[in-house]
Parts: sequence; structure tokens; C-alpha cells
Amino acid sequence: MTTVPPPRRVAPTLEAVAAEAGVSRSTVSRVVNGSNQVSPDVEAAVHAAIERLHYIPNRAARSLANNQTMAIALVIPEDTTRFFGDPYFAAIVQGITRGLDESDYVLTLQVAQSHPREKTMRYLAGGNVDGAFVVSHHSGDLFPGSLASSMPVVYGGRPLRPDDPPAYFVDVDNVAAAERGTQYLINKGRTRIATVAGPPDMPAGLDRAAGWSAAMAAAGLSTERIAYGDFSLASGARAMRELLDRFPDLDSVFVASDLMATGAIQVLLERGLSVPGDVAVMGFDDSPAATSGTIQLTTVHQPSEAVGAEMARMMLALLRGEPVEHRRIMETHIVERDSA
Amino acid sequence: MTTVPPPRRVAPTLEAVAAEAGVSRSTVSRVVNGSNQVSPDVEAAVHAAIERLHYIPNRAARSLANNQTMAIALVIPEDTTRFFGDPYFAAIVQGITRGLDESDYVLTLQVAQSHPREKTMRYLAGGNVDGAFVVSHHSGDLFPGSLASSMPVVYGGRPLRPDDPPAYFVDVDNVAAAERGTQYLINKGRTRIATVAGPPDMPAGLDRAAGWSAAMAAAGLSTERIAYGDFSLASGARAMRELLDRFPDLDSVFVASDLMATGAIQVLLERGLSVPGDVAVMGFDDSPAATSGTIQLTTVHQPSEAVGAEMARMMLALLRGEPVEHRRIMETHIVERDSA
DNA sequence: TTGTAGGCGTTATCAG
DNA sequence: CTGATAACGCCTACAA
Repeated sequence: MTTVPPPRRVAPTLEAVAAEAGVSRSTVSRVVNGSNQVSPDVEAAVHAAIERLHYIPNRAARSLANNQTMAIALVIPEDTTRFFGDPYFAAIVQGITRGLDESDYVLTLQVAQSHPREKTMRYLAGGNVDGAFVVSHHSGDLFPGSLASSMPVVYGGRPLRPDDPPAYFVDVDNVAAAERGTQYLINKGRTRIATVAGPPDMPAGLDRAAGWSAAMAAAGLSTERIAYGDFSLASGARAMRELLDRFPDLDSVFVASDLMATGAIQVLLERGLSVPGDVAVMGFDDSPAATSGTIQLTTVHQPSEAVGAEMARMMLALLRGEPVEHRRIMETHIVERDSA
Repeated sequence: MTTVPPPRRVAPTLEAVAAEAGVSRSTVSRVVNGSNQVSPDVEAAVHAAIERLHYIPNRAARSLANNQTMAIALVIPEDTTRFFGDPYFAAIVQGITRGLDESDYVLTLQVAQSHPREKTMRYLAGGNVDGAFVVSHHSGDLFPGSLASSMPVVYGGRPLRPDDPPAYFVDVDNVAAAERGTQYLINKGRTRIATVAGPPDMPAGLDRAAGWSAAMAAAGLSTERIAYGDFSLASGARAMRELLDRFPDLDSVFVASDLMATGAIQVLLERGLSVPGDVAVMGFDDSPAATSGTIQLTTVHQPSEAVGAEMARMMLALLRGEPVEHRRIMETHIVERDSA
């Protein structure tokens, strides 16, 4: 049982440093902000004083004075558990924080669960951040363009809604990547290639299904063997069962995520089918899930953490007022392992 | 290619609202802060003005004036990917955000990767937050007591270091919970019960192993069948293999996390052993991982999200200056499913 | 019950 | 190159 001490801090201020160094506040402010208009000796003296007093600038005062919060929101429009259940997002967040490390910006977490999203909007609209990252399974269905007009917004993954006004985002070319993944299966001589697709209301789900479809069509193969999951392991298993029941003749499957692929493989083995012998399976992501199962996944690698880092870079540039291209597409490639 | 508009906001201020409502700033401030010293009609008028102008208080100004940041740090002393790879943490974060929802506090994410943790410390020491949540696999190995003396700190999970000064934390009784889980196996008639323990440098790993050990000893059973993992799925598989190699006679295994249990089961099945027939397996967590595999896990349930919510409640109380007990222990119970 | 006046710690504009 | 001197938007005695 203890009560916290009264809040008022006793941190040294600019003023104190100025006194200590025998100069004016303005001068201290200048050296703190790295102005080059200060004579070397004065600068040294100030630095010494700062050191001695352990001075750290007060963020609130700074914000108030120059109207910048030095904070960026990380908006997650859904349940954290679900969100982070997908290693892809964890990696993106990792990349974002890494990308912001060098800067003075701080990340504030905004979990906008369905209902109280109003609080989030008020927070953002209240000018409490200088920009926002939006990353989600259903990116774009939630954030009015009004937001983007008041501050830089960078999306992780292509927003679902039509591009008006054009949004900033970084993503991979899911269509092309899926096409290539499917082509790999075709090259291996597979012909009855099924797919476990992601939800049709998410860009990644949509695009990967489209890529599979395109590759199949181009090869003159049937595109009827399709089932949907929601990117979770369990849904992958479910979809695989459905596929097996409806198309017992399938000889391979292109799965839209490693997590789902893991579930699919479990079902395959459970039914006594060999992988890749009877059924080859191709994943997507190259997340930790790809190598944590019994069978190492052959999969389409996408640089998730790099996507996050790129988002950070984009945001920083936007914040500096530099011109920035709206979309940044990262490279993917196939990682050959044991499942196909 | 677009450049962002100049940053300066044009948000209405207290002043503007005052003018609009025909009162003074103080009065507006009072109604905004819910003072009861305002006559109903004036209050109504002010509210109307606020509504009309879409006024939102400026956080920086407020912070500056009353020396509170209304922000709480969420400190994660490690790789996000690894951190969120464990559903337990995702759930805790979920609980924290939920618990903070009603309040005006905001969460700032501090990923203190090994090296630049200094930045984090400076940030915290700089008075940029009013408190800090610390949640990690290795909680406690990193944060000097100095931090706790300058602001409320609430840990998720018992800190590893001796309790001086006593830290605030919420956790479950891992020893007792593990004991009960092991006892369940004993009650089922198992006798050669192995364990896949967590890392010995984490409280949860330590305590659960101790619980298993205690239950075994109390029943006069051998405590030699032990292997260690790091709470990841892959490590669970690895440990299970080791166990099988060293103790081919084992008839069950108490695993310190569902994720590891999932890996263990994969290995068991792979080796042609039936679960729970040949080997019963008991998990720990009751996370989504418990029900996402082929075999539904019997496991020790711990209320992860509630832990987070409780952390938030504790923090809020601390921030209000209310007396708060240092440790809050949440209940666990066994969930019977198919693996044991 | 309401208004006045300072101050919170910085930055920015202008003289010197 | 350096130092006054206003803001920045809000809170809070103190007065009225």
C-alpha cells in the first residue's frame, strides 16, 4: 500500500540551463535544436550545463510552441489478439518501430475496436498526432478521407476503397506474386491446383485469388477449385477439408497465407495424404509459421518487416514535406522448401 | 506526388469557444473539465458553442499547464515479432487497451530492442508519460528501480528480480496452477509425467516447472523427465523430441504453454503416438492456439485479457493517487478438452 | 457563479 | 551571434 508522490516534476528547464551556462534561453534553445548560429565556445558551455543538469526538453511545451506533437498514431482497426495473431502484422509493426528509431517520433497505439472508434477519431482529429499509420485486415473501410486531408496517412497494404484521393501505401504486388507462386506449381507438373483464398473483402485476399486465377487461366487449367479462409490457421484447415470433400482429385493447393497453409497441411496429413507427394502446398508470407511446422513450407516470401520500415520512411518524408510517391511496391520471391 | 500542407492547425481554442458562448475562458475551461460551479444555462450555452465549433481541447497545452501527459507507456523490452508471436501477450495488450478505453489516457508503444533501449529510458525519464506498463518475456531484467520511483510502473507477470522496492504487478499463481494441471494428469492415472518447461530465466517458466515438480514429488513420482523450450511452437517440438529420445516410456506431458504444446503434439503424432491414448498432453494458457490445432488442447486456463484489464485498473488507481495493493493474482482453472 | 491575470516550458520574431 | 519579448492553449488561484 503506497500512494504515488504528487505529480509535479522538478525537471530542469531551459531557463535553468540558461542560468547555469550564463546565457539566454534563446541561445540554449538554439543549441538544443542544433542551430549553427552559435559560437563553438558558447555551444560547448551550454552542452556542459545540459549535461550537468540532466536537462531533457519538455515535449508538451515544445508541441505547444511549434504545433507539432512528434507523435504518430498506429491505428489498428480491430481486435489486437486477432491482429497480432497474424505474424505478418507483428513484423510490420516491428519494421515501423525500427524505421522510427532514429527519429524523434513516438508511436501511439490506437486500437479502434468496432464500437468506440469514435474515441480514436476524436483523438486523431484533435491534433494529437502528426500522422497516422493504418494497418489492418480490413484497411480502408474505416477511415474517412477527411483524416488524410488533415495529416499524412500511410497504409500498410493497399486500401480496399477506390483511390480517391490517392492514399499513400506500401505493399507487395499480390496479384503478380500469387501468379508466380501458382506458376511454380504448374511448372512442377501439377494441373489440378486448388486454392485456399483469403476473405474477398480484403485486398490481399482478393489479389492473391486473382493471381492464382490468372495463372491457371493462362495455362488453360480449371479455376473451380477454390475455398475461402480468413487467414487464420483454423480457417485454413476448414477450407482444406472443404476442398478435399468437393475436389478429391486435387494434386496441389496454393494457400494465401502460411498460417492457413499450416492448417491445411494438418488436414492433409490427417487424411493420410502425403505432402508434397500427393498434394503439393504453396504458402504465402514466409512468416515464422512457414518453418515452425513439421513440414517446412515452400512459400512466396514477402518482406513484411521491410514493408513496415518503408512505411516509416514514407511517413518521415511526408512529415518533412518532401514529395513522395503514393505507392511503394516491395519485391517478393519464392522460397523453396519441402512442401512443394 | 504531393506535398503535405503546412502543419499549422486551425483548430478552435478555448478562447474561440468563450467568444462564441459569450463567456470567459475560465468558464469554458470549467465546463470542459466538468466543474459543478457553473450555472446550468451557461453550461448549456458553452456546450452548444463547443458543439458548433467542434472544439477539442489541445493536449499539449493541457499537459503544459497541469504537468500531466495523459499518456502511459507500453514498454516491450524485445522484438515485437517474438513478443506478439505469443498470443498471451496479444491478449494482455488487448486487455490493457480495453481497460484504458474509458479513460483519457493514451498508450505509447516503446519497443526497447536490446541496443537502443537508452532512447526508451530517456523518453520515460523525460517525463513524457505519466506511467508505464512493462510486459515481456523477461520482465524486470531491464528497468531500474529509479524508474518506478519517478512514476507508477505496473508489470504484467511477476518481475524476476527480488521485490525491492516492491513492484506492482498482476499475474496468476503459476506454481499452484501448474501443480493443479499436473495433478489432473496424476488423477487420470498417469505416472511417467514429463514436462516441457519454459526458460529458467523467466518467472513463468520457473514457476510452472516448480509447480509440476511439487505435484510430482507430492505424489512420489519421478521429476527427472524435463526438457526446456522458449515458449515458441518450434521449441515445443524440439523439447518433445528430446523428451521422447531420453524417456521413451513417458505416458504424458505437462507443457508450459499452448504454443509449445501444439508443437509437442505435432511431434507425438509424427512419431505415431496417439494423443491422449499413448501420451496425454496438458497445455497452459488456453490461448487461441489451444483450439486451432487438430487436437483440442486440455489446458490450464489463465485469463490473459483480464490480466491486462487489471493492469489498467491498477495503473489508473495509482495515477489517481489511491492506495493499491502491490500484487493482484488472477484465478486459473482447468479446461478439459481432448488432449488429456 | 464568473472573470482577471499569471504561469507552464518552448519556439520564433526582431532588434541589437 | 545573442538576447529580449511575444506567442502557443489551457489551468488555476484570486478577485469581484
